[in-house]
Amino acid sequence: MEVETLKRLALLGAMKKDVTLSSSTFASLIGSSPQTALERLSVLEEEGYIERVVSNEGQRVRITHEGVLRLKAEYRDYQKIFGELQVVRIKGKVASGLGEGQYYISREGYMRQFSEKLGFDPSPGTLNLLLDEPFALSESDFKSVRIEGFEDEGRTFGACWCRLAKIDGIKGAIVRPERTSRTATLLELIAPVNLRRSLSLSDGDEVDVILE
Amino acid sequence: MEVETLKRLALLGAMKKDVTLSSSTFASLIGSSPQTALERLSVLEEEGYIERVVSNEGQRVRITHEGVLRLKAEYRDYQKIFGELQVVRIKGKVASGLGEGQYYISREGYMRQFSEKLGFDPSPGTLNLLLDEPFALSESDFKSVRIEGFEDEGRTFGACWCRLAKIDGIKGAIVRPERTSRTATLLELIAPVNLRRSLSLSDGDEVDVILE
DNA sequence: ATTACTAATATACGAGTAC
DNA sequence: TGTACTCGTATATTAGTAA
Repeated sequence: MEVETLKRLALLGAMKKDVTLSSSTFASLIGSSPQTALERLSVLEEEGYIERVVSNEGQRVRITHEGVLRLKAEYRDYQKIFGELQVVRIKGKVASGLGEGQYYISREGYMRQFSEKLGFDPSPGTLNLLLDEPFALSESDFKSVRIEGFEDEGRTFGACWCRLAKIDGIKGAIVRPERTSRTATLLELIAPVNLRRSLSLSDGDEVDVILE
Repeated sequence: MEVETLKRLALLGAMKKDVTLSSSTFASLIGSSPQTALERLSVLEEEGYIERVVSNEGQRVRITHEGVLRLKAEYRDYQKIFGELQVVRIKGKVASGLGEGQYYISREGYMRQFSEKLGFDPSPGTLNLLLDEPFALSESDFKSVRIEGFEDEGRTFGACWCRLAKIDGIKGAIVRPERTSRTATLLELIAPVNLRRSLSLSDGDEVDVILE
């Protein structure tokens, strides 16, 4: 609630200059009684979000630096929600892979590109996550990075798409072969460390993956 | 308060997909007891901001279109506060000028600057607006543009300040002589078209001026 | 483990009053 | 007018319990 009234003050311009208020005018603005309007301001002052000079003719209010920070934090939340700072959160359960991951990931042709395009050298092997609902790693997404396919020892290694992500807080990436159904519910993760060991994971454990 | 919990849900991604929640996990997220967490969700559902499927294993929550609108409104408030969407709206009534406007505006010394600094060639003459309350065109405002004074045919033409504005939807600008009282209630407007004619205005008609 | 409900309690609100 | 109290009431929160 305190953020709400702080926001109202900011909309009145109290972030840039002193604003003169009376209990009743502010009350009608926030839709409350003069008493609560006054109380709200008093609380904001106690929390250090505003400074006021009260007199018998009303009060002059100004938002403090701390108050501005509080509002900015709130603003950032909404930026996250709408676009600019988009965050996507995926939940999944640890699944044991086929052991293939390690073989593929470790190929020199992939490794060099991971290092270049993702900014880290992956620990060998992948962590497999089984998702509740399919996640589409859109290729048009400018945050996704393409890892080129190549040939090695007569075998063909396909291209794949990567996307930096945080796995339970650890910086890593999603890896997905280019030729996969868009609605795959299996997510393969790589990271500079061995995720299964670092996070002490067993099959079936829940893991949070965050893309921003 | 309801906006706060709606925001938390949005941060969990509930705007784009169903999110699985249990009372206790959500409770720890919003820092409350499981009961209140449940209650909050129930309130949000009653208000139509979310849809839920509740079961004995938890609930799947998704933010409705109305909920998204509610969050957007909140987001817009913060955009206003932090500048991106700063909008000032001025209301005034059309007043007949002294006919001087045309003479001044048309001077070559002004016209060239208008064209350069405002990006359009004003139709000769100004539309005068009588404001209910004085509007201060702050000179420190980086969105205001100074038009330099000059001499012509032995007369002195003073500097003035301009600010791009939309007059009832038409792109134009406020013009104000530098040497005016800050609390003037008369607003002079210019535009690439004849405002009075384009908007079919008569003296006393209300006009909206929007600065962003 | 959940959700759902009830009852006790903490908090917020607003009328009244004094200055 | 305004602010600053007190105090009764409404609302919100939480513990306890059952399903």
